[in-house]
Amino acid sequence: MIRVGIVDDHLLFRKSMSLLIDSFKNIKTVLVAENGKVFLEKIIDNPIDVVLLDIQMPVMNGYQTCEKILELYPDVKILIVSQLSTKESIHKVIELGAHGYFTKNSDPEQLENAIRSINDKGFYFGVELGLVIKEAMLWDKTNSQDLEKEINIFSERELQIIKMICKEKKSKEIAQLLFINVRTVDSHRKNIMDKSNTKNFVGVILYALKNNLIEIEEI
Amino acid sequence: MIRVGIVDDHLLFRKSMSLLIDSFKNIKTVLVAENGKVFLEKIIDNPIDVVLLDIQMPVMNGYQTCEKILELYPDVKILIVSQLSTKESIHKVIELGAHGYFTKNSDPEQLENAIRSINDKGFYFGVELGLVIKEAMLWDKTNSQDLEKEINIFSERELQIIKMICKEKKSKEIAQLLFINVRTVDSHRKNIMDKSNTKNFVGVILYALKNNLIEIEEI
DNA sequence: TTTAATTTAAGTATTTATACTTAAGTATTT
DNA sequence: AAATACTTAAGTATAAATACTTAAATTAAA
Repeated sequence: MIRVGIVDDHLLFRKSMSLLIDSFKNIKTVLVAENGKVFLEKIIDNPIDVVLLDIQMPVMNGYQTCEKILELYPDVKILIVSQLSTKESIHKVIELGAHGYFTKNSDPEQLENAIRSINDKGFYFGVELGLVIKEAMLWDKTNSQDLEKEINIFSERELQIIKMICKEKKSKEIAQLLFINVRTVDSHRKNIMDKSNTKNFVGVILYALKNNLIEIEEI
Repeated sequence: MIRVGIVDDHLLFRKSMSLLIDSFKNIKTVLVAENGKVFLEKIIDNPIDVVLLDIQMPVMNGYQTCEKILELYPDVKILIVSQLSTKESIHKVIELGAHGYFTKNSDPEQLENAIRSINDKGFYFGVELGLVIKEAMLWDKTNSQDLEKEINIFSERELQIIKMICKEKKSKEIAQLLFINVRTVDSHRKNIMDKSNTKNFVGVILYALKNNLIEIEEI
């Protein structure tokens, strides 16, 4: 019997997913949680074999949760279930050490394979991700050490400023609200664009959204 | 027996949802489709009572599909199932004439009620939407005529320019690419901001994303 | 305890975007 | 035929953002 956990912020998704999983032979949902924090509390009393982990979640997102799980429960296999299939997203997930990646667009028939494969062989990556995966693997071997820094690409201050810009605040207004000099805000803007390799803040916002560094719901 | 259709671009969601629905007494999933276009083809041979309709979909989105269904199959009840619960989104849905709104964060237990309510009484709106709904109703009565214009708020040209700005093109570059004057691009920018009531293009992008006028995947 | 990153700040210059206004030609709809 | 929206364009002006550079104080990590 493979014991499965589901971590996703959409109640409807959790519920319906658990039904789908329970329809597989010898696989059972024994733990559901709405975010990483709740999951880490529940897993203490509910040992599991495989966890299906969403990336976009409030409170504690998939990336953070993934790190914690690997640290605290190295035997638990992690299958990321996300709507994203961008290069960046997959890169990060592999670097973090997740055991599999399953997009929400994938064939549900494959979900059973994915869970079994990850439980037996220790990994699962859908064929549709082929090229991206290879790249990521290659990329991983050469510089897998400094990934923690890569993951939270923006500092707290920078995220704070990004969110204020999302609210259509101008540099001057941000400076006043944070009691800092406008030039300081300028520096932050510049650093943010350098880090994300974008030319303007429309680019920054899209970059941050694509990579789940900010969530549209919270803006 | 209530016959249900599911229209959602996520295969995983369709599959797991149909299991959830089939677990309800006298309710059965008899039609699934990945977008509005496919749905409209399939419904010809598969009469249904209630359709669960996602908003964010490629090819033909929920808004467009909703209009078509009401026009061609006025007996079919439409339950919008979306992750969004913004005022704008709900407004539109009600103006369009949908019979219910169910957020993906809602309690799945309520889904059964929602389907029964919409089938029996002709409408369902979760209590958690209370205030927004009232507003929308009020708003609806006074100006329910000119909603087609409200829905596709941006013209084709404007959308084209928005997407180019998303690709970090500057006004001058856009002008060159479209063989028009920079000042014309300026006019478009201004009109776009006026229409969306935003102060800058970061605001525009977020507005467009929140209201599904553009999709992050296509950028 | 060095190293490294963050946050802070400033100078100078240029480019870009926005504010406000007007208007004409085209196409579509009523 | 008249009204409406779309696309086009331009004037003048200001505000804001970006480019490029340097650097000090603070904090966190190795």
